[in-house]
Amino acid sequence: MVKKELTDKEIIEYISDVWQVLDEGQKDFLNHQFTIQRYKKNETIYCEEETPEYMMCLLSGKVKIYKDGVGGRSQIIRMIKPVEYFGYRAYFAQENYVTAAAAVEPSVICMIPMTAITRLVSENNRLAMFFIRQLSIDLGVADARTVNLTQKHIRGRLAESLLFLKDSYGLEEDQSTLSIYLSREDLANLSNMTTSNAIRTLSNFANEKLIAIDGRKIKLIDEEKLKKISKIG
Amino acid sequence: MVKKELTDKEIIEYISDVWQVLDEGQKDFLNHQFTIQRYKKNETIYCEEETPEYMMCLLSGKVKIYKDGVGGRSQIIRMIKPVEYFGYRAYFAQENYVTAAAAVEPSVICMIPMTAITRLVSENNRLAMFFIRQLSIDLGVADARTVNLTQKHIRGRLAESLLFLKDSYGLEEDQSTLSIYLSREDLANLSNMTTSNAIRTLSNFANEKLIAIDGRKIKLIDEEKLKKISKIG
DNA sequence: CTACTTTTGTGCTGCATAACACGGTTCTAT
DNA sequence: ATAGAACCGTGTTATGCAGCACAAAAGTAG
Repeated sequence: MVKKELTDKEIIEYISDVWQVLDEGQKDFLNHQFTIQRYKKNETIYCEEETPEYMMCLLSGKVKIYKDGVGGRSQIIRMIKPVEYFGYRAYFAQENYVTAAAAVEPSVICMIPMTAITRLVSENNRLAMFFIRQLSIDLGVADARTVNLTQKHIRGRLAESLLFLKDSYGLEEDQSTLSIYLSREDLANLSNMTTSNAIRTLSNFANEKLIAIDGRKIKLIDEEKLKKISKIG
Repeated sequence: MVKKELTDKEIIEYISDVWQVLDEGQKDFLNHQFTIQRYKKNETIYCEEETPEYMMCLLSGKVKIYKDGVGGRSQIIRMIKPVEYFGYRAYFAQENYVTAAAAVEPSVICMIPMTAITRLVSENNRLAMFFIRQLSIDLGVADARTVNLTQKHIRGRLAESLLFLKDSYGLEEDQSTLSIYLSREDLANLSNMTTSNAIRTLSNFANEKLIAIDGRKIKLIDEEKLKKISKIG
């Protein structure tokens, strides 16, 4: 996915773009702090129980945040797209990670030490507000997700996941194919179901002409109906 | 529960106690902003879709934050105990409430306009850090909860709820009775199950001498075993 | 090219849990 | 005091979904 190498200059621009809230001195400080990491497809970025040290900014690629539950079953908590920040929650909460992160596509990630972040937060209120806002949004999403995953039926959960993926990663040029190719297993882990049921329900949706599937490519055909299925559960 | 009326002075002390991070001018400012509301048992505090205006601080009583899902089923997202703050997430995220709140016991709540809060946050970094930390903790709890509620079996979920209630509200003088008396329905909504299954599982636990039940009074007898049940799912 | 692993797909079985029904009990209100 | 509502408890039935097992296909490595 990432064909060209990112130069330091480009990375700084990427980050600076989001960090508009910083003054020149703070930007300069930050530019001497970060490092760049590349991750292969399916490579783990951090694990549960690890002590958090860095805030991460996904520059390119796609990342899943997940949690291993009982009996080896894994639940995808959220998906990260460029340019989003992640990995900072646990540090702020003064805990170890309760989730794990892995690249679902080759990814380039900018790592910024949390010590640098907390220093900046303590001297820049707009940056503090950025985190307050981001955490508030994420918490709202998590609350909604809890109810969706527990109360909706299997069709509703899968429909919701498909719509979520569309909202997160968008569509390809044809305006209907999801711009992310997940394995059936990941799709299942995202939707709280077994792989077999993800496969089955997916082909049911295809038979009903709600979607079209070609390997991992998923085309959304009748989005309205998907929304309805997602809503009624 | 609240026998004596709280004087303004006492309330200020309550709040000031938590708001140690404020300087004198800020405390003074805050002391002219808040109002006090009393809620009867089962009274609604705010509803889903409402626009948030106040941050609330529970001074006494107990509050549940919940969300109505499909088919009238309700899911309790979290419980609030004195002295905890709630109701601010949606305002920070610039959304309407996605949850509702109700008193499960007669409660006294201090209401502080969010406009006052944001002003204080913008001029006091320690207060900003308070919110960052609090939101980070809540998000971690929400993530863990999602997996627990979706993957654990009914016994594991109920055991977990009982332990959660103990951690949140503590025990009575006998060191074993939960200091909160919930209806079977609330217990079910907390644990993501139907009321009948909450009743059934509860009496199973009683037969197995893990707990003792007397109406809404629940005595924890074998906490270790409850922990084990909660852990293995 | 060939062997091996991972992913996808399908059918069958069983179980956990929801749904419903109904009777008893305890609160609440007037 | 009495009626009505809310809550509690239990049995029965129904069903959605997990849990295999197994086969085909696709991707990967040597």
